[in-house]
Amino acid sequence: HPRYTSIVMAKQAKTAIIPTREQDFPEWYQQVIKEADLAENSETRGCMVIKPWGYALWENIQQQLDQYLKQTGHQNAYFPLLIPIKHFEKEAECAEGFATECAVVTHHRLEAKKNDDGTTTMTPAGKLEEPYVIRPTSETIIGAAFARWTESYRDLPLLINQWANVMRWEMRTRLFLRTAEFLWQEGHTAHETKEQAIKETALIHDIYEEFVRDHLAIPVVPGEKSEAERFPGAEQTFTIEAMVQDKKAVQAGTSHFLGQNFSKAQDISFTGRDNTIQHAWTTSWGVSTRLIGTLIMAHADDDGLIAPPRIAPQQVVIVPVTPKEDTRDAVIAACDELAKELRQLRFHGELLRVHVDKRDLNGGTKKWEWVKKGAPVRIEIGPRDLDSGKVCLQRRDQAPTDKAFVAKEEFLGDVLAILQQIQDEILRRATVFRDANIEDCNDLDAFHKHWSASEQPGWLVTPWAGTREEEEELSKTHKIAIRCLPKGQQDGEEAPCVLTGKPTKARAIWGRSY
RNA sequence: CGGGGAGUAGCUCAGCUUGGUAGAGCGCUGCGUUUGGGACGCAGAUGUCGCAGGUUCGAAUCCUGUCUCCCCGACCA
Repeated sequence: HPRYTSIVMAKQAKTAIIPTREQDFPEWYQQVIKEADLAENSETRGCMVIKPWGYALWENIQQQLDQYLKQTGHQNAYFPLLIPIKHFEKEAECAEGFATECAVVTHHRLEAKKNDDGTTTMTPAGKLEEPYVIRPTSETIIGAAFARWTESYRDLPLLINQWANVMRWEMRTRLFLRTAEFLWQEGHTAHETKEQAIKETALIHDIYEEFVRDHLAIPVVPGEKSEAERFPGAEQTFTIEAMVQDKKAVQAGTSHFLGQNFSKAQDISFTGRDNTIQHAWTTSWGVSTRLIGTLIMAHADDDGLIAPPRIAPQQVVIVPVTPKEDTRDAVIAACDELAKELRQLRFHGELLRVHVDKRDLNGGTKKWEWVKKGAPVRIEIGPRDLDSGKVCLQRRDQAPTDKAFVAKEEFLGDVLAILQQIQDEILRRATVFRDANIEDCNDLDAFHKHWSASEQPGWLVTPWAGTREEEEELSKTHKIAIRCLPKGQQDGEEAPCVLTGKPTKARAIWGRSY
């Protein structure tokens, strides 16, 4: 990046990503995505092309989270992309929440017109009697199906998940973090009792927290959203909030208790045990490709992405070093042999993902590509190693210059432990960072002062008993929001609310967000 | 919708004020030297200068119209 080159030169610093996080965080984020070859902007406004290395991250997230959902009794299903507009008229609150960002399909045909200059103009034709909305979320159409499927309490619970794309016509987009079209899973469940639905919401909230922590190595703060930040139509929204390296918050997943609001609007009713007609209690919950954006912002450094081993597209990348033609075949054979042995090992139950990079490129070029892509373990094997029986081991949680020559057999014995060490280490770093940037605040002056700091401020935990209006006023003033009312901190010691002074046992976490 | 900016090679952009054969860097292809910290030399390929009109002997350059994109706001459950 020409703007930053001179700065870097002056400092004698050499980083793979220019600018660095410190110089320009948003630009750094975009460069990491580009250099790691994760995704690019497409010609379709606000939409991205997810490239193989980025899509593999999503596939691994998908596959691993899917296990959690299936093991807790959920089943996958698929519903249409296009939703009849009448569904949006039934459930006013949720529909209004999304109304301003809905893409609408109004025609079902194109008419070709030949122009004089030989070109063709396509015009929409065949206007639909009733337009379709491209799903911004599927509550309405899944609710309609639930209404058909639910007759007796014996039909409940319905525990449905779908992996799908949705579209929200956002004003401003950012790769992975907010795109007009994105991939996600959306769970929708219906239950006989309120207690069961609340339990489901909490179960998913816990699964999200555990999954993101143990698989993506991102420590989150779980909690409940305040009224102002709640999903429209929900009675309660639970969230996991991640802190990324510029100390902003990312809402990484949400689980909603919808009460009977949706079931009443859509008539999801059943005959109960007491032979009366009742409305079901419903939930919905989701995580999206935003997790990948969160992952980048949480873990990547000035040399590019650091992929947590559990979801890394390739966990071990082997780079043959072939300076001489006469040893080339032997070196490549040794690399293939090592890859073959590694691929028989299992990391968290999955066969190891191992790649041998045989491209005819400069060794340094290849090495730095894999650094930027964040492959957890890099192995170099050259002619010298053939004789010594060693391999050159490099880890993405260590400096790119760090290397260790270890016996091949030793490496084969240690590789699973090394991958787990890397997984643990990046979680540890992210946890230290998060905890260093959350502080308690009981004083209103200090609270105001905190948000006007020149450096991006971290999060504040305050006693809170304010109203929705009071929260929104504070939010507007400082461009902040209550990220959540953190779990396990809502029934603590009584303290005066930071704004109103009213005694409260509840705490709120405040921060700036993406 | 308000304010600002930009459309020229795959990418980033110069050239436009003052009209005269279409340019650079990176990337790409080939050959050679290289390869364990991001290589180098030589040779080569690549364009409807967003689109449509106009002025002119001649337009990337001047004029008019039009489309698109980007940035700052508003928006983002």
